[in-house]
Amino acid sequence: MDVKTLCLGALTLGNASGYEIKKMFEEGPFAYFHQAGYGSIYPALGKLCEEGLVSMQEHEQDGRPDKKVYGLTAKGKTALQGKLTMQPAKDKVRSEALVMFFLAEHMDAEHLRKVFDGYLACYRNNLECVNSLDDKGVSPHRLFVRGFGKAFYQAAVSYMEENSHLLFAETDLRKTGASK
Amino acid sequence: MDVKTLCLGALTLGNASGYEIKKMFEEGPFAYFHQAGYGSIYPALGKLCEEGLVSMQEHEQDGRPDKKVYGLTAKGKTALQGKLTMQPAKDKVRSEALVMFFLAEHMDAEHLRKVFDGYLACYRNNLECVNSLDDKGVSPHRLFVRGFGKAFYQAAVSYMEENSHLLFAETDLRKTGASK
DNA sequence: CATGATATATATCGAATTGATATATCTGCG
DNA sequence: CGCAGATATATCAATTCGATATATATCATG
Repeated sequence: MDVKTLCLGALTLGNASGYEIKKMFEEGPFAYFHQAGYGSIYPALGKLCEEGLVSMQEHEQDGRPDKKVYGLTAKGKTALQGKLTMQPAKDKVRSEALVMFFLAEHMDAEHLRKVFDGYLACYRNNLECVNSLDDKGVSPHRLFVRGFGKAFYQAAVSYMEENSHLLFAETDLRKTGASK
Repeated sequence: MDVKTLCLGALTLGNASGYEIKKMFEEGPFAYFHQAGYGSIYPALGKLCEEGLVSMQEHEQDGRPDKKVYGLTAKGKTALQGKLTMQPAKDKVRSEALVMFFLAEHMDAEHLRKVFDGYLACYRNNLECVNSLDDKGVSPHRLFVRGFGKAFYQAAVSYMEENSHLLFAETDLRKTGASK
């Protein structure tokens, strides 16, 4: 699924600028399960515009660059529906922290602890954010997706709280050994 | 974390060819939390070799291309330790299926069902795989990572089993309405 | 026994994406 | 007043992705 398709999907939520679309992937509804940066969003919007799948309207602003607000055209909506008939690719998780934990024996104990604390804090924060959202008026299939994210965050936090000893086992042994 | 670092990490598990490293990301221990393809692994190994961070030994094979087995050098191990002192980037999840569920209102009901069934089957399979692994002799921090994956897969399967009605609510209503 | 699918193994390449940076201004805070 | 952070678009080199090419072995199936 390329960024063009993702942009079409984002625009089903209402007209938006490239900046606003970026925010949907950064903190908004898409943040839990996909991401895209300026370097791919702006060119994608440009191409979609050329192809007539989205319309563009410039809003003058004082000082700041003109805000270019994009909207889905009928042709764009059809194109999106076409894209959604494909088979989705397998989920991809990319976690540098887990790579580090896997290679923990090659890490400094202090840094390992710091990375773990940051990782747990991050997931706790994610969980808090999604828990603070108001579900009223949100359509069921979007609640399904939101709930999936919630379930994942909750599982991650619980697991980390209950199993951190596995990560620090060797270090603790070493420390105990050294201190006696 | 670039593929070069990932390759160094993979080689801490023992000498391996590019093909074998790819498998570690496809089905092996790294599969739960990172991925890399041939197009990045082979050039990465080449560069690492040039830099003296890995050694390479060609093993002749009948018929098949010579197998190039790479191994971590002392310099490479130090380089890896250096890389592991960084701050890990935030986890990135990329799920085309969840994008599709989020946009379910633009999908054909039958296809939505098919995508859901495939998605659930995939996570059930992942869970079965990780559950069938033998934990004996595996170091605690690797068990921590494995357990994290297990917890995630379990949470995903349970959530989907218990909440699929959210995804099909509208469709069912439509169907009921149409059939009466 | 032939046929086709899958596994072993390296390698390349165009297209897409990443991540950082540049530019310019406004807003809010102490 | 200054400074950090938000608003907003845009670009670019470096990296990565995904598909493909090559060549052979192995295994199941009719």
